[in-house]
Amino acid sequence: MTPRILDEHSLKAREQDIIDSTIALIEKLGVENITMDKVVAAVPYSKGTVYKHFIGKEDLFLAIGNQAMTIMIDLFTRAAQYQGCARERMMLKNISYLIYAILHPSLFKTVQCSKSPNVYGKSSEKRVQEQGLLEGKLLGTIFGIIEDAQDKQQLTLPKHMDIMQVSFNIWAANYGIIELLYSEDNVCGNTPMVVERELFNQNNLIFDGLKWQPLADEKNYQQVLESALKEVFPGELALLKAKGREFKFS
Amino acid sequence: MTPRILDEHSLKAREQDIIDSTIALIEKLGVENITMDKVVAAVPYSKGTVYKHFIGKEDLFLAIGNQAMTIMIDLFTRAAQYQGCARERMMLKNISYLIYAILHPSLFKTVQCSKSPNVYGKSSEKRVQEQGLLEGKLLGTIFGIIEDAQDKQQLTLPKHMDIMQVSFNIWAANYGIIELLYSEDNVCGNTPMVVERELFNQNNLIFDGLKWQPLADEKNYQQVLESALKEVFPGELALLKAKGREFKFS
DNA sequence: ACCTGAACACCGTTCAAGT
DNA sequence: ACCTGAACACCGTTCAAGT
Repeated sequence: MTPRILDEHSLKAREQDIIDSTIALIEKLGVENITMDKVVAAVPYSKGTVYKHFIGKEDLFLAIGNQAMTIMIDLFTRAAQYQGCARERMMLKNISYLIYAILHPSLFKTVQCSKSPNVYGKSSEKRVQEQGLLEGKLLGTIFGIIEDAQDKQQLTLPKHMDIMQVSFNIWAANYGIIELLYSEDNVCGNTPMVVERELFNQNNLIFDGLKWQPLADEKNYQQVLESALKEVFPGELALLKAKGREFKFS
Repeated sequence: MTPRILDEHSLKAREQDIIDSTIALIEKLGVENITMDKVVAAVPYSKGTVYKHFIGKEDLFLAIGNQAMTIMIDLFTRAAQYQGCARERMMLKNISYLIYAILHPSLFKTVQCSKSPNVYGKSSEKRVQEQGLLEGKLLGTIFGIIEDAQDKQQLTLPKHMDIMQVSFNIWAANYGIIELLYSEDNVCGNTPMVVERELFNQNNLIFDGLKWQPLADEKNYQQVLESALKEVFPGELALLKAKGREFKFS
């Protein structure tokens, strides 16, 4: 019996199979209840084989995180390509991050968990590198929009802030909103918080602070965004509706 | 032998003792390496006694999180009482959150970990309630500053945003910056990110977006804040210096 | 060369026995 | 009434044995 040497393709397919099965498992049980035993049981491979692909549980989780990033990159790219002014597209891109979070709650939660200390340390070099690459792609979509705004004279970067800093600040603000409002009970004090509305407010505040033209009171961004959403993310919007969610920004 | 009935005071003292010992342990080993066995070994009580105070590991972590919040409330309150314009004090308050994060890295990381799904579900009702109370106090300091700005006609809330929403948006933006820049390698693309500088930029962007007077180009906030820090947080600044950190906002 | 799953070490939690 | 720590169930990881 000559043992077959596995080609790269079938190895990759098996790895993806494990990743997909784990995501399905997370969907059913929640990230906090995933054990390697359960993963192995849900998959037609043995423990040893699973551990051949992932050096540990954290490594598997990081692989799922990378999967999530490719979904985000797709959404961001589509938002960035929309035919509208730069400020509009940046907003659309930021809303698409929320769409991702709502449409893929398991992925979102897994990424949240992967952010806890020392997952990177416990993951394989290969996977960490892959993550860096994806992060670069994500940043690229943001850069593109800002550069376009600069070209069209709609945005001048503040003194002492370069494009990287502006990108980072916009990203961090949106990240904060979604991170805080996503899991919690959506109520702060007495006012119920609606995440898409706060996202909309937050972005307008920052863009106005940057004097990014046209300003919030010069254009009906609410209306413009609702139609942009319909054009760029029709399928996603339908899925949201099926989940009983519709985006209203006021 | 009549068994002594423990009074509330010594019960509380023992609980605090366990909390403090666990924090010290986290400082030494990192949150990710804490086990209940190690906690019990570090403390003059048995496993059963520790479990009498905390219904589980998550409950103990949440107790540590609440401890962290009391530290934050102290810093926020001091910042809010500073003699300066409201925008200045809000900024000072937000910087004090960063001071907390840098001065108490173990607490900060423990809180980050406690944010992962289902810790609240696994914690005692008592501890969750306590957390809500502390959160209210925190919010109070923010509200106070904004109300003062309104009284002094320096800030008018945007249409369709109430004080709660404005507070939340400011908080979320600062949260995002610190969460993203704290643990990571402080480099995004090519530009090295300096957390206090980005915090300063972010706040100016949002406050300018709110048209919060005086605007960023009407006042040297950088200078004003550096002296405010020296006045309100002299001890903390010294500790930061001992850690090799000095705050520069440009 | 590749796969398997029993075995191991470790960790959170409980509870019968003790004072 | 209160405390103790042995015992239990479970989980991540390894590796000797098998094909």
